Amino acid sequence: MSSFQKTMGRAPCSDKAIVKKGHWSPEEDKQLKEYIEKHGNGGNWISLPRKAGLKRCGKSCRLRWLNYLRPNIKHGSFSDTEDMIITNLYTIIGSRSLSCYYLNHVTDNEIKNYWNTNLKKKFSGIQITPTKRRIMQQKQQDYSFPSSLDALNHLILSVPGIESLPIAACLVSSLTSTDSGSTGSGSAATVTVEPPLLLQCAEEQTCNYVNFGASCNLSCLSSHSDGSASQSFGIGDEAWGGASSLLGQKCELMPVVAAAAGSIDLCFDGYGGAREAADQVSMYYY
DNA sequence: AAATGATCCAACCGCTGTACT
DNA sequence: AAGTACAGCGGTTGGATCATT
Repeated sequence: MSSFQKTMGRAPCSDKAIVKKGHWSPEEDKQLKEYIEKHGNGGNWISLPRKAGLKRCGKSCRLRWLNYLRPNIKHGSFSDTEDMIITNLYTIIGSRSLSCYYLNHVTDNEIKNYWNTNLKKKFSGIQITPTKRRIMQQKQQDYSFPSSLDALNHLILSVPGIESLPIAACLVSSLTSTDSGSTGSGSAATVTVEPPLLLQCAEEQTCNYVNFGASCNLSCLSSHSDGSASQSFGIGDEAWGGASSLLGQKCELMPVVAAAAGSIDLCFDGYGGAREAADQVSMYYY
Protein backbone atom coordinates (compact mmCIF):
# COMPACT_ATOMS: atom_id res chain seq x y z
CA MET A 1 0.00 0.00 0.00
CA SER A 2 1.31 3.42 -0.88
CA SER A 3 1.90 6.07 1.74
CA PHE A 4 -0.97 8.01 0.23
CA GLN A 5 -3.38 5.17 0.70
CA LYS A 6 -2.10 4.53 4.15
CA THR A 7 -2.77 8.05 5.28
CA MET A 8 -5.59 9.26 3.08
CA GLY A 9 -8.00 6.42 2.90
CA ARG A 10 -8.99 3.59 0.68
CA ALA A 11 -7.26 2.69 -2.48
CA PRO A 12 -9.02 3.79 -5.62
CA CYS A 13 -11.04 1.09 -7.27
CA SER A 14 -11.05 2.65 -10.68
CA ASP A 15 -7.46 2.81 -11.78
CA LYS A 16 -8.10 1.56 -15.29
CA ALA A 17 -4.41 1.15 -15.96
CA ILE A 18 -4.19 -1.47 -13.24
CA VAL A 19 -7.67 -2.71 -12.56
CA LYS A 20 -9.42 -4.99 -14.99
CA LYS A 21 -13.18 -4.70 -15.34
CA GLY A 22 -15.92 -6.71 -16.88
CA HIS A 23 -16.73 -10.37 -16.73
CA TRP A 24 -14.49 -12.70 -14.84
CA SER A 25 -12.58 -15.35 -16.71
CA PRO A 26 -12.50 -18.95 -15.43
CA GLU A 27 -8.82 -18.44 -14.64
CA GLU A 28 -9.57 -15.42 -12.46
CA ASP A 29 -12.34 -17.32 -10.72
CA LYS A 30 -9.99 -20.21 -10.01
CA GLN A 31 -7.32 -17.84 -8.74
CA LEU A 32 -9.68 -16.03 -6.40
CA LYS A 33 -11.39 -19.17 -5.17
CA GLU A 34 -8.15 -20.95 -4.43
CA TYR A 35 -6.72 -17.97 -2.62
CA ILE A 36 -9.76 -17.41 -0.41
CA GLU A 37 -10.16 -21.09 0.37
CA LYS A 38 -6.54 -21.20 1.42
CA HIS A 39 -6.12 -17.86 3.17
CA GLY A 40 -9.55 -16.36 3.59
CA ASN A 41 -9.92 -12.68 2.78
CA GLY A 42 -7.85 -11.74 5.79
CA GLY A 43 -10.39 -9.11 6.70
CA ASN A 44 -9.01 -6.94 3.98
CA TRP A 45 -10.49 -7.10 0.52
CA ILE A 46 -8.44 -4.21 -0.76
CA SER A 47 -5.15 -5.97 -0.41
CA LEU A 48 -6.53 -9.33 -1.45
CA PRO A 49 -6.30 -8.96 -5.23
CA ARG A 50 -2.64 -8.01 -5.00
CA LYS A 51 -1.89 -10.94 -2.75
CA ALA A 52 -3.88 -13.26 -4.97
CA GLY A 53 -2.22 -11.93 -8.08
CA LEU A 54 -5.41 -10.56 -9.55
CA LYS A 55 -5.74 -7.35 -11.53
CA ARG A 56 -9.05 -6.55 -9.93
CA CYS A 57 -10.15 -4.15 -7.24
CA GLY A 58 -11.05 -5.52 -3.83
CA LYS A 59 -14.67 -4.63 -4.18
CA SER A 60 -14.94 -6.54 -7.40
CA CYS A 61 -13.28 -9.56 -5.76
CA ARG A 62 -15.65 -9.36 -2.83
CA LEU A 63 -18.73 -9.23 -5.07
CA ARG A 64 -17.49 -12.03 -7.25
CA TRP A 65 -16.89 -14.19 -4.21
CA LEU A 66 -20.16 -13.38 -2.49
CA ASN A 67 -22.37 -13.57 -5.53
CA TYR A 68 -20.83 -16.40 -7.43
CA LEU A 69 -17.87 -18.27 -6.05
CA ARG A 70 -18.58 -18.92 -2.41
CA PRO A 71 -19.83 -22.41 -1.57
CA ASN A 72 -23.50 -23.42 -1.65
CA ILE A 73 -24.62 -20.63 -3.90
CA LYS A 74 -27.71 -21.55 -5.80
CA HIS A 75 -28.23 -20.37 -9.34
CA GLY A 76 -31.28 -20.93 -11.44
CA SER A 77 -35.02 -20.57 -11.34
CA PHE A 78 -37.09 -19.94 -8.24
CA SER A 79 -39.90 -22.11 -6.98
CA ASP A 80 -43.39 -20.76 -6.36
CA THR A 81 -42.67 -20.59 -2.65
CA GLU A 82 -39.43 -18.72 -3.20
CA ASP A 83 -41.27 -16.45 -5.57
CA MET A 84 -43.79 -15.74 -2.84
CA ILE A 85 -41.14 -15.02 -0.25
CA ILE A 86 -39.24 -12.70 -2.53
CA THR A 87 -42.39 -10.89 -3.50
CA ASN A 88 -43.58 -10.51 0.05
CA LEU A 89 -40.33 -9.34 1.49
CA TYR A 90 -39.28 -7.20 -1.39
CA THR A 91 -42.66 -5.55 -1.58
CA ILE A 92 -43.39 -5.20 2.09
CA ILE A 93 -40.00 -4.59 3.57
CA GLY A 94 -38.27 -3.42 0.46
CA SER A 95 -35.28 -5.49 1.33
CA ARG A 96 -33.51 -7.98 -0.82
CA SER A 97 -31.13 -8.86 1.95
CA LEU A 98 -34.04 -10.00 4.10
CA SER A 99 -35.12 -12.19 1.23
CA CYS A 100 -31.65 -13.70 1.31
CA TYR A 101 -32.16 -14.49 4.96
CA TYR A 102 -35.19 -16.59 4.13
CA LEU A 103 -33.77 -18.07 0.99
CA ASN A 104 -30.53 -19.66 1.97
CA HIS A 105 -27.96 -19.91 -0.76
CA VAL A 106 -29.55 -17.24 -2.93
CA THR A 107 -27.62 -14.04 -3.35
CA ASP A 108 -29.11 -10.62 -2.95
CA ASN A 109 -27.98 -9.70 -6.41
CA GLU A 110 -29.85 -12.64 -7.88
CA ILE A 111 -32.95 -11.70 -5.96
CA LYS A 112 -32.64 -8.16 -7.16
CA ASN A 113 -32.28 -9.29 -10.76
CA TYR A 114 -35.17 -11.68 -10.38
CA TRP A 115 -37.30 -8.93 -8.97
CA ASN A 116 -36.33 -6.48 -11.66
CA THR A 117 -36.77 -8.86 -14.55
CA ASN A 118 -39.65 -11.08 -13.47
CA LEU A 119 -41.70 -9.63 -10.66
CA LYS A 120 -41.44 -5.89 -11.03
CA LYS A 121 -43.45 -5.87 -14.23
CA LYS A 122 -46.10 -7.97 -12.57
CA PHE A 123 -46.61 -5.36 -9.92
CA SER A 124 -46.01 -2.26 -11.94
CA GLY A 125 -48.08 0.68 -10.85
CA ILE A 126 -48.17 -0.56 -7.30
CA GLN A 127 -46.31 1.65 -4.93
CA ILE A 128 -45.50 1.53 -1.28
CA THR A 129 -44.75 4.91 0.11
CA PRO A 130 -42.15 5.26 2.84
CA THR A 131 -44.96 6.17 5.22
CA LYS A 132 -46.85 2.99 4.49
CA ARG A 133 -43.74 0.91 4.75
CA ARG A 134 -42.92 2.46 8.09
CA ILE A 135 -46.38 1.68 9.39
CA MET A 136 -46.15 -1.90 8.22
CA GLN A 137 -42.75 -2.36 9.77
CA GLN A 138 -44.06 -0.93 13.02
CA LYS A 139 -47.01 -3.30 12.91
CA GLN A 140 -44.66 -6.14 12.24
CA GLN A 141 -42.86 -5.26 15.45
CA ASP A 142 -46.15 -4.93 17.28
CA TYR A 143 -47.05 -8.47 16.33
CA SER A 144 -43.69 -9.66 17.64
CA PHE A 145 -43.08 -11.75 14.58
CA PRO A 146 -39.61 -11.99 13.18
CA SER A 147 -40.85 -10.87 9.82
CA SER A 148 -43.86 -9.56 8.03
CA LEU A 149 -43.99 -12.84 6.23
CA ASP A 150 -44.36 -14.72 9.49
CA ALA A 151 -46.98 -12.28 10.64
CA LEU A 152 -48.91 -12.73 7.44
CA ASN A 153 -48.62 -16.47 7.51
CA HIS A 154 -49.76 -16.59 11.10
CA LEU A 155 -52.78 -14.48 10.43
CA ILE A 156 -53.75 -16.35 7.33
CA LEU A 157 -53.45 -19.70 9.06
CA SER A 158 -55.51 -18.45 11.98
CA VAL A 159 -58.53 -18.21 9.72
CA PRO A 160 -60.90 -21.16 10.14
CA GLY A 161 -60.99 -23.29 7.05
CA ILE A 162 -57.55 -22.32 5.82
CA GLU A 163 -55.20 -25.12 6.64
CA SER A 164 -52.34 -24.39 4.38
CA LEU A 165 -50.77 -21.34 2.94
CA PRO A 166 -51.69 -20.56 -0.58
CA ILE A 167 -49.06 -20.68 -3.20
CA ALA A 168 -49.00 -17.01 -3.39
CA ALA A 169 -47.68 -13.99 -4.99
CA CYS A 170 -48.38 -10.87 -3.11
CA LEU A 171 -49.92 -7.84 -4.61
CA VAL A 172 -50.01 -4.72 -2.60
CA SER A 173 -52.47 -2.00 -3.21
CA SER A 174 -53.24 1.14 -1.37
CA LEU A 175 -56.75 1.90 -0.32
CA THR A 176 -57.99 5.33 0.36
CA SER A 177 -61.00 6.10 2.41
CA THR A 178 -63.43 8.80 1.45
CA ASP A 179 -64.44 9.27 5.03
CA SER A 180 -62.85 8.78 8.37
CA GLY A 181 -65.51 6.49 9.72
CA SER A 182 -64.76 3.65 11.99
CA THR A 183 -65.75 0.08 11.38
CA GLY A 184 -66.07 -0.22 15.11
CA SER A 185 -68.97 2.17 15.14
CA GLY A 186 -70.87 0.06 12.67
CA SER A 187 -70.66 2.56 9.86
CA ALA A 188 -69.21 1.26 6.68
CA ALA A 189 -66.26 3.12 5.32
CA THR A 190 -66.46 3.89 1.67
CA VAL A 191 -63.39 2.66 -0.05
CA THR A 192 -62.27 3.38 -3.50
CA VAL A 193 -59.50 1.56 -5.26
CA GLU A 194 -57.30 3.66 -7.38
CA PRO A 195 -56.35 2.48 -10.80
CA PRO A 196 -54.21 0.91 -12.02
CA LEU A 197 -54.07 -1.16 -8.88
CA LEU A 198 -56.99 -3.24 -9.97
CA LEU A 199 -57.19 -4.18 -13.58
CA GLN A 200 -59.91 -5.50 -15.76
CA CYS A 201 -60.36 -9.23 -16.03
CA ALA A 202 -59.97 -10.75 -19.43
CA GLU A 203 -63.17 -12.75 -19.08
CA GLU A 204 -65.99 -13.01 -16.64
CA GLN A 205 -65.39 -15.27 -13.74
CA THR A 206 -65.89 -15.47 -10.03
CA CYS A 207 -63.21 -14.97 -7.49
CA ASN A 208 -63.51 -15.39 -3.77
CA TYR A 209 -62.11 -12.74 -1.60
CA VAL A 210 -61.34 -12.99 2.05
CA ASN A 211 -60.63 -9.68 3.60
CA PHE A 212 -58.69 -9.55 6.80
CA GLY A 213 -59.90 -6.42 8.46
CA ALA A 214 -58.03 -4.43 10.99
CA SER A 215 -59.69 -6.28 13.82
CA CYS A 216 -59.23 -9.66 12.20
CA ASN A 217 -62.81 -9.53 11.02
CA LEU A 218 -63.58 -11.02 7.73
CA SER A 219 -65.66 -10.22 4.78
CA CYS A 220 -65.96 -13.03 2.31
CA LEU A 221 -67.30 -11.97 -0.99
CA SER A 222 -67.67 -13.24 -4.47
CA SER A 223 -67.65 -10.91 -7.36
CA HIS A 224 -67.86 -10.92 -11.09
CA SER A 225 -65.49 -9.17 -13.36
CA ASP A 226 -68.11 -6.55 -14.13
CA GLY A 227 -67.73 -5.42 -10.57
CA SER A 228 -70.98 -6.74 -9.19
CA ALA A 229 -70.93 -8.69 -5.97
CA SER A 230 -73.05 -11.80 -6.04
CA GLN A 231 -72.53 -12.72 -2.44
CA SER A 232 -71.48 -10.88 0.63
CA PHE A 233 -71.32 -11.82 4.24
CA GLY A 234 -69.26 -10.91 7.21
CA ILE A 235 -67.65 -12.91 9.91
CA GLY A 236 -67.42 -11.27 13.27
CA ASP A 237 -69.01 -8.17 14.63
CA GLU A 238 -67.18 -5.72 12.55
CA ALA A 239 -67.19 -7.06 9.06
CA TRP A 240 -65.61 -4.45 6.98
CA GLY A 241 -68.38 -2.86 4.98
CA GLY A 242 -65.87 -1.06 2.93
CA ALA A 243 -64.95 -4.24 1.22
CA SER A 244 -68.43 -4.75 -0.15
CA SER A 245 -68.47 -1.19 -1.31
CA LEU A 246 -65.21 -1.86 -2.96
CA LEU A 247 -66.46 -4.92 -4.75
CA GLY A 248 -69.86 -3.54 -5.54
CA GLN A 249 -68.70 -0.29 -7.00
CA LYS A 250 -65.18 -0.40 -8.14
CA CYS A 251 -63.79 -3.86 -8.06
CA GLU A 252 -62.14 -5.07 -11.16
CA LEU A 253 -60.12 -8.18 -10.90
CA MET A 254 -56.43 -8.31 -11.18
CA PRO A 255 -55.14 -10.51 -13.95
CA VAL A 256 -53.16 -12.63 -11.54
CA VAL A 257 -56.20 -13.10 -9.39
CA ALA A 258 -58.29 -13.97 -12.37
CA ALA A 259 -55.71 -16.49 -13.41
CA ALA A 260 -56.27 -18.25 -10.15
CA ALA A 261 -60.04 -18.33 -10.33
CA GLY A 262 -61.39 -21.17 -8.27
CA SER A 263 -58.90 -20.76 -5.51
CA ILE A 264 -59.30 -18.44 -2.58
CA ASP A 265 -58.00 -14.97 -2.96
CA LEU A 266 -56.91 -13.53 0.28
CA CYS A 267 -56.87 -9.88 0.89
CA PHE A 268 -54.90 -9.04 3.96
CA ASP A 269 -55.56 -5.73 5.51
CA GLY A 270 -54.01 -6.03 8.89
CA TYR A 271 -52.35 -2.73 9.15
CA GLY A 272 -55.13 -0.45 10.11
CA GLY A 273 -58.86 -0.09 9.72
CA ALA A 274 -60.96 2.59 8.16
CA ARG A 275 -59.55 5.06 10.64
CA GLU A 276 -56.19 4.69 9.00
CA ALA A 277 -57.49 4.03 5.55
CA ALA A 278 -55.27 6.56 3.95
CA ASP A 279 -52.35 4.45 4.97
CA GLN A 280 -53.88 1.09 4.47
CA VAL A 281 -52.23 -1.55 2.50
CA SER A 282 -53.88 -4.72 1.39
CA MET A 283 -52.32 -7.78 0.04
CA TYR A 284 -54.05 -10.00 -2.39
CA TYR A 285 -53.08 -13.62 -2.41
CA TYR A 286 -53.97 -16.18 -4.94
C1' DA B 1 -29.77 -18.05 -42.27
C1' DA B 2 -29.39 -13.31 -41.02
C1' DA B 3 -30.95 -9.17 -38.88
C1' DT B 4 -33.24 -7.03 -35.30
C1' DG B 5 -35.31 -6.29 -30.93
C1' DA B 6 -36.24 -7.96 -26.28
C1' DT B 7 -34.77 -9.95 -22.24
C1' DC B 8 -31.61 -11.61 -18.85
C1' DC B 9 -28.10 -11.15 -15.57
C1' DA B 10 -23.21 -10.47 -14.02
C1' DA B 11 -20.86 -6.72 -12.83
C1' DC B 12 -20.16 -2.01 -11.78
C1' DC B 13 -21.14 2.54 -9.54
C1' DG B 14 -22.09 5.60 -5.99
C1' DC B 15 -23.75 6.17 -1.76
C1' DT B 16 -24.68 5.26 3.33
C1' DG B 17 -23.83 3.11 7.69
C1' DT B 18 -20.79 1.06 10.97
C1' DA B 19 -16.64 -0.28 13.31
C1' DC B 20 -12.32 0.96 14.27
C1' DT B 21 -8.23 3.90 15.10
C1' DA C 1 -14.04 14.37 16.32
C1' DA C 2 -12.21 13.04 12.14
C1' DG C 3 -10.52 9.83 8.98
C1' DT C 4 -10.33 5.20 7.11
C1' DA C 5 -11.81 0.50 5.67
C1' DC C 6 -15.26 -2.28 4.76
C1' DA C 7 -20.08 -4.13 4.21
C1' DG C 8 -24.24 -3.54 2.23
C1' DC C 9 -27.68 -1.50 -0.55
C1' DG C 10 -30.32 0.32 -4.72
C1' DG C 11 -29.75 1.67 -9.23
C1' DT C 12 -27.72 1.06 -13.57
C1' DT C 13 -25.02 -0.73 -17.45
C1' DG C 14 -23.70 -3.48 -21.18
C1' DG C 15 -22.62 -7.95 -23.09
C1' DA C 16 -24.74 -12.41 -23.92
C1' DT C 17 -28.55 -14.90 -25.13
C1' DC C 18 -33.11 -15.70 -26.78
C1' DA C 19 -37.16 -14.80 -29.66
C1' DT C 20 -39.13 -12.97 -33.55
C1' DT C 21 -39.35 -11.43 -38.20
